[in-house]
Amino acid sequence: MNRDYTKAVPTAWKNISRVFTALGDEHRQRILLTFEPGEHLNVGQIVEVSTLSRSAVSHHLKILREAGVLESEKIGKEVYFWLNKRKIKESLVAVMDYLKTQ
Amino acid sequence: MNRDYTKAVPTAWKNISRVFTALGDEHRQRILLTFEPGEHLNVGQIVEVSTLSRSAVSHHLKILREAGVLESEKIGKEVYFWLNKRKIKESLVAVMDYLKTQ
DNA sequence: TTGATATGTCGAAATATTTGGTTATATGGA
DNA sequence: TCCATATAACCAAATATTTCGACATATCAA
Repeated sequence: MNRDYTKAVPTAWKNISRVFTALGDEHRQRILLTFEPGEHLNVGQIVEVSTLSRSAVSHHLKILREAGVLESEKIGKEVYFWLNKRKIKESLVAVMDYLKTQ
Repeated sequence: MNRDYTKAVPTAWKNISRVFTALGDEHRQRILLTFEPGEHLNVGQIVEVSTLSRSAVSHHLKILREAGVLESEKIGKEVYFWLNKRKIKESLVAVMDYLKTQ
């Protein structure tokens, strides 16, 4: 039994924690699945296909961005979002690596 | 822009949703990291290294078991838990596969 | 059968998250 | 500059999750 993690969890796991929280919500999954390969979408487009209000979508986009799952850039009046594949992959690989030691 | 997932998310994603929710909580991460390779731990042992009450630990173990991340078996008075590596891997691979299409 | 032990379940309080209306800020066009 | 638009930030209500003590159940041993 490993007692190292009684009080805290390694930094690496804290970072990926947010990614998993982000991926664990169905509304946020829908948002992610809206992106077609390589596509950049602005907030209005995402709101358009969502059943949620603009501010709720904005909240979920913030969580996804802070988790690093999405990246964003403001172009003119609009803010465009796109998938950060590398970041998602990193988190998945971290857990894969843990499983390999098990 | 993919509009297929406006209202719902594919069944496959619903299943992995619970896995990611399970992995997204720090207390549950601690529990998972307590397991040494191939180890089976009973509830009392997990409570012993936890900062939470027995019923809070029990709650998290239930979430982990329902997500399929842990499996359990009652032996005598004790219930032993262990990692379901296959299940975790399946969920990770599902997202990896999605990323490959992106 | 009685008692001790291990775990699960229930219920209520504490806490956190989600939601959507309102307000603030930034941008670009008239 | 003034106005319309896009988005973010703020706030309070609604909802969900977490927590823990108390109680219930199961198992085993005396």
